[in-house]
Amino acid sequence: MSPDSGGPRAAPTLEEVAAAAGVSRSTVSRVVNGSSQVKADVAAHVTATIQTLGYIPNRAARSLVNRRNMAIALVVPEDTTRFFGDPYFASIVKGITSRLQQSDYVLVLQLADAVRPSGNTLRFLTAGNVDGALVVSHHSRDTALAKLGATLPVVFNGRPLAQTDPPICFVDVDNVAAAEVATRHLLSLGRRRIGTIAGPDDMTPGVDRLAGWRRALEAAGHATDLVAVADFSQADGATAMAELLDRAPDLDGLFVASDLMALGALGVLQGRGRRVPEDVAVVGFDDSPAATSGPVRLTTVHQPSEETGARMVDMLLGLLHGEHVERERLLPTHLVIRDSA
Amino acid sequence: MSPDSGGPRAAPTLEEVAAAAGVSRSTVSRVVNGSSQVKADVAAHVTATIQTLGYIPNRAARSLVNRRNMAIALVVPEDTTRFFGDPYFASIVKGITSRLQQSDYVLVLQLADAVRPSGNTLRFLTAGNVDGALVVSHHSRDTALAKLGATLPVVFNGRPLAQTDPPICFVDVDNVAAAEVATRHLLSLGRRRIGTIAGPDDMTPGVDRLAGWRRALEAAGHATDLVAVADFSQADGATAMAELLDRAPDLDGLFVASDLMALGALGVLQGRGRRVPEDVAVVGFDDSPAATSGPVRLTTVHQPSEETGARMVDMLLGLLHGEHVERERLLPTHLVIRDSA
DNA sequence: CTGAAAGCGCTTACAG
DNA sequence: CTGAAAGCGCTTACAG
Repeated sequence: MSPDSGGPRAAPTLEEVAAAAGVSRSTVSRVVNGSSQVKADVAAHVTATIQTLGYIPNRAARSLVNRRNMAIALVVPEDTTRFFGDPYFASIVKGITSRLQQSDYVLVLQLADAVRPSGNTLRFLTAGNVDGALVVSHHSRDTALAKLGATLPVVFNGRPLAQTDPPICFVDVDNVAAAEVATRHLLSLGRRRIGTIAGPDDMTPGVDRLAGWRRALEAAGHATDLVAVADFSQADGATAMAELLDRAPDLDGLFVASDLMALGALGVLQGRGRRVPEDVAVVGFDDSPAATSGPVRLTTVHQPSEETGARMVDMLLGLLHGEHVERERLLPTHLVIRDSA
Repeated sequence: MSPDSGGPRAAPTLEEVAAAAGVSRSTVSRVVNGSSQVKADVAAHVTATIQTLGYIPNRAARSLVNRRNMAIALVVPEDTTRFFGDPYFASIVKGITSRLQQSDYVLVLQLADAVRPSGNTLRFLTAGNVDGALVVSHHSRDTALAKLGATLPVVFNGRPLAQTDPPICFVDVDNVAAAEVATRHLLSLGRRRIGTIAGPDDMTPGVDRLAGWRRALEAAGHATDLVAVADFSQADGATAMAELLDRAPDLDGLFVASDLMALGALGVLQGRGRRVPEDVAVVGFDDSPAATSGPVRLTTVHQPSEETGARMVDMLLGLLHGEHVERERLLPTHLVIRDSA
């Protein structure tokens, strides 16, 4: 023991491990980083010393020399309450965090609490505080985030509307096709007056699912006038439902762009004495917990939300490690038949 | 221009700013850190140079010498879906992030996705990756987090059940008193058969709000047998409501420990043909968006959720800066009368 | 396979 | 008020 060992026990450094193990800093560093060029018995001894001393590498020192922060940002350009309110996002975040836990990267939360990120957020992202960013719930009304890819490796949840250079990386599902399948299911049930509650027109899930609904109806020679747009929230879904019912009391089928909005719609249908699925057949989207938490278990398009989050991380990590990665990744969906259609 | 200025424009360093401004690194550093010992005109010139060069201090280098990570963890020992599902948490997080945005600290998300944090999470927290931690939605079944305070500055959202040394820091409301007020309101309405849907018994909001309800009823000489425990989720609130109604068809008043659970209860009451407030008067807790998103606008106990998050940050920052801080901070609540009672 | 040395970008006593 | 110098804890060519 050194004579001055009286102060509070500070975290041991590489230096101290080296001294204790009787080797150089370089060797300890190599062992810590799993270099293969250390003799087996030396490596074992160093590892043991690391164990007994409880050595943990200093993040900052590592970052400084490696020029990597080992941190990635989760950027949420969305109203915080709405973001939290949709179980779809819970799944995405869960997928992200659990995949990230297996890496040495840390997730830094950047809630913009608005569609357009603040200068603060933008500055943070471009100031080199993080090595990359994950963007969830992006609106095309914002252009700053779409351009971020030029500065920083970025992966989006869902295809962005903007075309940029370099092209934006994203993980998504084929929303058009999935919505088409959902709508065709309604048609196959014999429904003839089919409406939709679409998502906002500045988000691709809104735009694309609407397009899929339209395509299915047009192919079947049906009218495509029964569209109500909502903001993906339950409350707005209810409002849209009321509007649709006012416009078309004979509505007998409905495709809703998210389970949460469908939940709102279900409440209104119930309130107006429409039976689901007898009077109005309803198909949702997401297959989130919201699908089974309402009065009627929703038939819905399942999308692998948690996996979407995980694949976003994979893509970003690939980008960070300079690997060749596909810039677009589409995950499969399928229709889940339950009670509402 | 130096002759080798051809590569990709790297972020300028302190050194480069110093060279450009014709001063030493020390001086630039002092200006960056707002030292008062720099002559005004020199400071102005350096500031200008910093501007034109777009200099941003390197986080890692700073952390290394200052021995501070400038990062704090948000630890959520809770099922992710449930955490996201309750708008109360959305407010807390919003309060935390917006307060933090005014500081130089970064928020690192640690979703445990379970009541007990994984070894991974615990290791992360104690490995010196963050300077402090904020714990939200803590369950007393977990003891690891409660002991964390010995290693790291930690602030809890809500009084923890465990007694520890050093004592745990937390921001909370007086749940007992608030629940008592809510229940007395029900009594003042003439209700005589008053039940409660309590939160889980391993969380203080669960325990304390139940205690407040009981205290009010006992003071009035009423029975306190109508208790159903739920887990703060809407679905479980519905289940609890059904149970209560089965046990006491004559129930005419209800205090629910959260708005979200009250929403679930409202659905069941409606389903069983009970009018609210005519047949059953209901008082919730939180005054979150959930209070006004259901079929009946809830009378509820307002608690300043967003401010709670902000005060948690204040307390932690105080701890980090070695200031003297009160280890317990209680925020005021008040009853909001709407339509349900 | 191993070590001495330089360097990552900052801050801060210490002199002056 | 300002600068030269040491040092924070690592990694990595470079020799050997």
